[in-house]
Amino acid sequence: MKVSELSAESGVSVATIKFYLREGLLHAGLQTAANQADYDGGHVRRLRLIRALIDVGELPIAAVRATLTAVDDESTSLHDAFGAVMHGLDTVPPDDTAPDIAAARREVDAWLRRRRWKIEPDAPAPHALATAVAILRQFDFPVTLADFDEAAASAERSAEFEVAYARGMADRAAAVETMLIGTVVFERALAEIRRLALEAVSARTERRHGSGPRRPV
Amino acid sequence: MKVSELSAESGVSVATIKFYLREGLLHAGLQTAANQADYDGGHVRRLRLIRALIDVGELPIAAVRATLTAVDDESTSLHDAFGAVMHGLDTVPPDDTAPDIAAARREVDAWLRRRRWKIEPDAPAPHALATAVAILRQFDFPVTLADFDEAAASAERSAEFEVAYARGMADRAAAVETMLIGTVVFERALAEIRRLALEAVSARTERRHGSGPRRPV
DNA sequence: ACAAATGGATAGCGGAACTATCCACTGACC
DNA sequence: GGTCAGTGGATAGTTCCGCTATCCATTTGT
Repeated sequence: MKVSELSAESGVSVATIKFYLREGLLHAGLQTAANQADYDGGHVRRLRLIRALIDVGELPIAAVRATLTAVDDESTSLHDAFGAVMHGLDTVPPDDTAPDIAAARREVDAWLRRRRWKIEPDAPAPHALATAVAILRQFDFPVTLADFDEAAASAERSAEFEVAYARGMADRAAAVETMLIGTVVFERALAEIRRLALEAVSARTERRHGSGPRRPV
Repeated sequence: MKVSELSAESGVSVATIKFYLREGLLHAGLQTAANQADYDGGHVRRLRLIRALIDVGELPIAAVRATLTAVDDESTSLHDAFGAVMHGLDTVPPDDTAPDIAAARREVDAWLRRRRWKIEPDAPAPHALATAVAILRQFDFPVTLADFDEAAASAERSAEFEVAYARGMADRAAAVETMLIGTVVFERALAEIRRLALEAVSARTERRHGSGPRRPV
């Protein structure tokens, strides 16, 4: 398979494929001559993975590279490869540690201990969660970490399913890839479902409260 | 309050405040002289809202403007104002309607009808969900819309709570603002919890499967 | 024999979100 | 009342990102 065919197969332009090759996201094809190389199904699949991470996961190129490097390194554990996507998904803020975020962060850490969730200390997710809580409070939402207990239990159940599914794969590469896609794409799907639910409920109650342009409730 | 004070209060630089004023995200202060204006708590609050939409919701400036315009327009219903954020959250893809996405889209629409969720026909969420499903299938996940039933039911319950909470606010402006923050920030918080759950479960099973760098399962 | 395509290198582009500079002016302190 | 940092307003510049476009020497298929 040559570039033009790879491009047709994957829907990614030749120029962009070249760019990904340069950036080290896609491994070079098998060289058959000074200016000829041969690509295979692995390249198609890899391109699909790259596009999924970029389009659905909205990872920046650098994070995609870091993730794929971990994926390709056989000595990286499934768990660590997976950690790489996590870091890519959450853009780590520079240092904005406002006092109320710090307070929320301590609550988050206590909550994680209570749940017996062992999280890498410099993972971005706890900080992001603390930030979200702090912002909700700024806007007068009376929110506690306990309010997330149900969501956490449900997330844990589905995480167990997903991880078991990935670990059941034939080989490590497939397991890591499955984990990546599962993380990124399921997250997106669930977010969309939440949005749909909000829109549906909002529409329903709008009708109940009277149709047409509304005045204050 | 003058710019420098507003800047200190909100943590947004003067240059950026000027930029937001120019872009129409922030309404001008009360003019007291040719080159003097007075800002108040409303401006601080608005800046916080803008930053939340940009930082947490990752909305582009244009979407923030569209949203805030709907918020400020008294004749826009709560539901419609809320629809504006939805459109901003999902970056609408140009036209990439691959055949497998179209098929998934039909399933999504049927699923929505089954749930009796009335969704605006050109809302981006159903398309995004269909895309996610199509991608999962490309990677051999045997996924059905029915697999999302539980998540949907749970999303609906929390949406009902959120909408009721917002509709209970004293005035329309507060209700819309609450809805916005709730949508964007809760979504983020739930996503982070999902990531934490995955990391915790992954770490736990990693240990069970043996520590240190892993070979194929 | 020769047009089309390839790999490799380098330069350019367009959008987004700020940031910096300049200016004429003013309000607040000395 | 002088002065000077700060202000609003306008305009231009910067940085980053994710591609695109162009060039070129080689090679391939016909």
